[in-house]
Amino acid sequence: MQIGIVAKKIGLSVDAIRFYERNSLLPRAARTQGGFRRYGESDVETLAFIRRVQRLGFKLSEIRSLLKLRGNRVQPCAPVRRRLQEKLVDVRRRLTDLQKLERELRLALRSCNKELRKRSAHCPILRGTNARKRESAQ
Amino acid sequence: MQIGIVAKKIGLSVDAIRFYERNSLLPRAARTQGGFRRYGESDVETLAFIRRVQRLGFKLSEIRSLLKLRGNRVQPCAPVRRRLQEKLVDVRRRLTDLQKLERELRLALRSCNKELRKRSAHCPILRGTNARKRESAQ
DNA sequence: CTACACCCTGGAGTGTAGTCCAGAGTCAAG
DNA sequence: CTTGACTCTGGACTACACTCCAGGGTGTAG
Repeated sequence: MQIGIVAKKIGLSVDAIRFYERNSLLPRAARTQGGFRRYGESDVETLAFIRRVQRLGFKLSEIRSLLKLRGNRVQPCAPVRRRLQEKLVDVRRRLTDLQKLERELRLALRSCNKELRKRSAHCPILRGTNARKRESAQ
Repeated sequence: MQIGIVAKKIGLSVDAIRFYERNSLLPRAARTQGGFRRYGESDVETLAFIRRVQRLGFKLSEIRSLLKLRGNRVQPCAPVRRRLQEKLVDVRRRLTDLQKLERELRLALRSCNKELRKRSAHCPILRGTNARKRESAQ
């Protein structure tokens, strides 16, 4: 298979596949006499693996390390499990951060709405050092 | 006040403040004869505003546009409210995305744990096109 | 043989929000 | 006047995962 076929099959761009080769996520593909890359099924599987773990939130640098595990004869779960757990911790931290942000936005919006009902020309977000501080100061 | 004092007061780096000036978030500060920036209270307030809305998840480019509103004589809430609402929608979308990711990670971890209990040398994440497909195929 | 689609390499560019640096100048205290 | 802390400018650099490009070569159908 040549690169365009593989790209279509997997849903990546040709450039992305070449990028993965340059960055050691894929082994250097065999070439035709003219220098065209030739791919086999195992390359397609590797690319599918990359996509799969990328959807789990792993960065390419992390995927590189997962690919090393994948290359071993024995493939124990334990190291993968550790990485998954670290990633889960990370994702949960980001979730709580986002939840805090969501709350802050809701509060800000509420103070804006309050001001709108008053038909005021002062936006509590634009003025004041802090929306809540400002409310209690009035 | 010179830049270092303001930086300490607000909790930004000197470089960040200069960066804001270069990128039109702050008006160009007045200079001493020797070329040192001089700041007043209104600059401190502007910087505090920047920090505040940045904590609400606004990018600098968005903050630039908020700063324009802030510069007007009348400061109606409506346009701010619109931006807050858009931001809230965006944050909620990111929240559901992250929640999906969290779920995927939990599932992956579960399939890993299953394999660990079997003391298997095959990690379902490393092999197979999809963890669940693989489970049902066995 | 020609046309056309495809491929090659190496390098630059994208967005974000700054940080870090060299080399030079300034300010205030003592 | 010296010292030491501070500041100035302009530009390069960071992470991330690619994308886009020029300028050229290859593969194959007709």
